[in-house]
Amino acid sequence: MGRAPCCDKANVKRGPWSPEEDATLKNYLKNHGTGGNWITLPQKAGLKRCGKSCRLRWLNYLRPHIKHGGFTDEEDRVICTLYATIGSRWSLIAAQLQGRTDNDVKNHWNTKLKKKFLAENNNIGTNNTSHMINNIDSPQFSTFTPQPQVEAFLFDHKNSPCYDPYILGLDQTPFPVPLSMPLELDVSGYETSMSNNCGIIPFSKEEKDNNNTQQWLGYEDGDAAMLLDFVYEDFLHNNGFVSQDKSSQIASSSI
DNA sequence: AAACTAGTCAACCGCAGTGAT
DNA sequence: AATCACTGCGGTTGACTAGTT
Repeated sequence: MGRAPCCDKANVKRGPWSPEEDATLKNYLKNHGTGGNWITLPQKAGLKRCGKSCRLRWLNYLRPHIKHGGFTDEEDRVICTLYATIGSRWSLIAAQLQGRTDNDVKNHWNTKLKKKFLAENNNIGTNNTSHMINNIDSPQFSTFTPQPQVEAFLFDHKNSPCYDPYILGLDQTPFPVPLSMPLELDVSGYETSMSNNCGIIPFSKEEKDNNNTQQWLGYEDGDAAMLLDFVYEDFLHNNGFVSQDKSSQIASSSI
């Protein structure tokens, strides 16, 4: 027996999204979140679209902080380096680029970078762009370890509305964290927790161990990591590191 | 101006993975 | 263990646009 289709293809609209559909989806997600189920979302939101289509539209275009086009040389370099290392793992590559989606990175690669990359790999070391794939140990790939001033910044801003999960494009329906759930996050050595759907409360492993984590609300690892990224970016911004490239930022922030 | 070609990118498709039952 | 429902991902398609002949 085959899998049931995710939607009735005869009764769903396909093709480009209209501004009205975008507004409907955006508005629904703003007020209700995904409810943890994309399949039933279009019906609830009053959209004649497949749930997968809604999800894709939101993730790739409607979500806040999404950048389109205008890839920088640094972003190109990161893409080429990672492609040389892990291949076409677009979601992983996109995760290294703030505001980029896997689809965007994939399109950029297929239309612009592929030829360049292949040409270079036939000619490594003989031209001036082979640096694109030889920088895997550069600081930007190092794990960022929070320092005391970052820690202070996080606590100072723990209730800031600028970290509202909706604005950051995170799912608005955090789930209760079961006691058994390991909350380890590699990104910074901190775990994150959301309070009242607004703001970020970082807490140390010791704190976590001393608390009943059932009372905390959690996010998927990827979302929490993204949240930390935003907080970290803001920390750098507030401390005057924004004009430098990311590797320099990290070096400069070794406080 | 029309026809053709190449490039771009939004959207779709289908499979793999995962969690629930 | 098997099945189902759903999500996430990478590959691919096709509509659209810009450039060329």
